[in-house]
Amino acid sequence: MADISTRKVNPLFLREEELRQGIELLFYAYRDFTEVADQMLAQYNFGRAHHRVIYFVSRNPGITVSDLLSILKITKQSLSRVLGQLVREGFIEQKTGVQDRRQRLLTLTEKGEALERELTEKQRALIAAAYREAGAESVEGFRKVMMGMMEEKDRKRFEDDGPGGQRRRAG
Amino acid sequence: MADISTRKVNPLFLREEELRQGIELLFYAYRDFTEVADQMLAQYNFGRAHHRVIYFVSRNPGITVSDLLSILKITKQSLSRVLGQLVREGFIEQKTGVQDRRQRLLTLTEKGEALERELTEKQRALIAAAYREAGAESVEGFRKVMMGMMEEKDRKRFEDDGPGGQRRRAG
DNA sequence: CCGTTATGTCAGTTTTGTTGACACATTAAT
DNA sequence: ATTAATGTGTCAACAAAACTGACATAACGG
Repeated sequence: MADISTRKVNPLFLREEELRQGIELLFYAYRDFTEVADQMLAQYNFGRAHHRVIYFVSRNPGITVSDLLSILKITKQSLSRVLGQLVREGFIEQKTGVQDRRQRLLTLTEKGEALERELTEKQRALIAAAYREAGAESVEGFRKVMMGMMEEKDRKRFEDDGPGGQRRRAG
Repeated sequence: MADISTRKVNPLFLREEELRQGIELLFYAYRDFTEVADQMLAQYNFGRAHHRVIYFVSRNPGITVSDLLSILKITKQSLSRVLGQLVREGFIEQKTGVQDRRQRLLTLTEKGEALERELTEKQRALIAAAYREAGAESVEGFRKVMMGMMEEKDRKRFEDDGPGGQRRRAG
C-alpha cells in the first residue's frame, strides 16, 4: 500500500499525526517553559519544586497545606521538605487558621514575594511573547485546549468571571 | 483604590492576570497529561523517563543518541541508565550507522512498538478529547501558542508540510 | 598522524518523588 | 462527653531521575 492511497482509505492517518504533534507541542513547550527559571533558582539553591510552591502560594494567599497538596498532586512528605526550607529561610509564613485552628495558612513574606517576581518574570515574558506572536484568537484556542486536558475539577479555576475569579477558591 | 478604577488606569492588570492564567493552564494540563500513562508504566516497572525515550525513538526511527539527547535536554549519563534498560530488556535496538560508524542508531523492536502504543494510547485519547471539545480553530490557536513557547530551533519540527514533515529530520 | 566527535562508563551527589508508621491538636459526630 | 475523623508534621527508608567530573574507545576528517 502506497502512502497516498493509505491516506485516502484511512482518514485516521492525519488525525493520528495531528494527535502526535499535540503530544510533542506540549512536551517541547513545557520543557522550555520550565527551563527559563532554572538559572535564577540555582542562585538561591532552589529547584523547580520550590518554584511551584512559591508560585501557588503567591497565587493563592492563605492556602491550606492540603489544598496546596491537591494542586501539586504530590505527597505531604515531599511537600514538607521543600516547604520547610522555604519557611525556615523566611520566604513563606504559616498562620494558624481562624475558623479551623488545625489549618496552617500559607502566605509569602515580602522576601518571598520578591523572589516570586524574580522567578516568574522570565516565564511570564515567554508566555507574553508567545501570546503576542499568536494573537488573541489563538490564545483563546490555547485556553480551551488546555482546559480540556486538565482534570475537570480544576477547570473552574479558569472560569471567565473577572480577574478576581481565580482567587475566590484556594484549592 | 477600588478594583474597577485600578483596572481603568492600569491596563497591565488584566494582562498580568492573563499571563498567570497561562502559566497555570500549562501546569495543570501537563500535570494531568503526564499522569495518564503512569499506571501502565508502573506495570512494566518503568517511569516517565522511559516513556519519553520510547516515544521519541518511535517518532524518529533511526535517531542518533546525540539527537535524542538534544530533544530531551538531559545528560548522556541520565539517558544512558534509562536507554540501557530499554535495550537490555529488548524494547529498543541499536544499529551502527552506515555513513558514520560511530553513531548508534536507535529503533524500537516489535515489542517496543507494542509498548509504545499501549503507553501513548491514553495520552492520545486525552488530547483527542480536548481537541474535539475545543474545535479545529482552537487547535490551531493552541498550536501557535505552543510553538511560540518552544526554542526556535524546534519549531521547524511542526512546519505544516504534510505528515512526513516531522520525520525528515531526527533532531 | 592528530584533533575532534559520538558514544559509553565509573563514581559520587542532588533533587524530587515514594511508602509506611506514628504523633498531636482540633473538629465533628454520635 | 467520648469517640471518630481531619489537618498537619515528622521519622525512616527507599526509588526515580536528574546532575557533575573524569576517563576510555572508536571512528571521522583534515
